[in-house]
Amino acid sequence: MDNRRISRVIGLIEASLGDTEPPVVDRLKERDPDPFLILIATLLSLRTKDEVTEKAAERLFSLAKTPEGILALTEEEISRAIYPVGFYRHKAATIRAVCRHLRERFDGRVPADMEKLLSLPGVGRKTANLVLAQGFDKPAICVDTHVHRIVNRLGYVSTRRPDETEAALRRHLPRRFWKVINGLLVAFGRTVCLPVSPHCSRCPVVPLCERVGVTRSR
DNA sequence: AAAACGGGGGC
DNA sequence: GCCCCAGTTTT
Repeated sequence: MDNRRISRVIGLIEASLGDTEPPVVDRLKERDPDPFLILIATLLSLRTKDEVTEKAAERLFSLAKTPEGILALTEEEISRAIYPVGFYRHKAATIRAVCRHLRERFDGRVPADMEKLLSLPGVGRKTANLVLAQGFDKPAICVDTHVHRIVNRLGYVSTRRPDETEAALRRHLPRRFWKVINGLLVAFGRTVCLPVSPHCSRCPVVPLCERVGVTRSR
């Protein structure tokens, strides 16, 4: 991977997106940049489609917008509010557990610190980095399945481990792109660089891609 | 019936 | 690294 080349790629993708819908968390952030809401919305979005996540987040946030508020709800009430995201027991329990930890260890506030975020139940690197980038405006690199797939497919890394993709990006991606690369590549990955049968014929990055015409994930 | 949906944890 | 998790919509 080469710094100038990756910059060009991101620039081309950014320019080509036009009015493509950004991912949920990026949209919710426009409405309310509260890191806590971004954290909860990210937990909801786990393996769930964006439109569903957005409605679920709105319904849940109409009931409560703070750890204390959410802890006042039962798992049953949370499950009902977030229908139909799926994984109810798991998600409702995780959300309450996160709120409990926030109250007990972090004074009810979301920490702006990777290690502390990772200490929360149900929070891994993807979630932590998204909260740092979108919730705290920090230059964090959030690698989800889209970012991972696309960076691998471009031929810039060759690994099955998202943390290695993240490390490579930290070395080669100019800092100004760090907190936006996730939103850009998710939008790009949903519309053009699909997991299977990507639309290479209308892809702006073809000249810089080493795997034009692939039909599977990488 | 199977795949897809912006992972995480436990071992 | 591998396996498990567990719900709904879409194909």
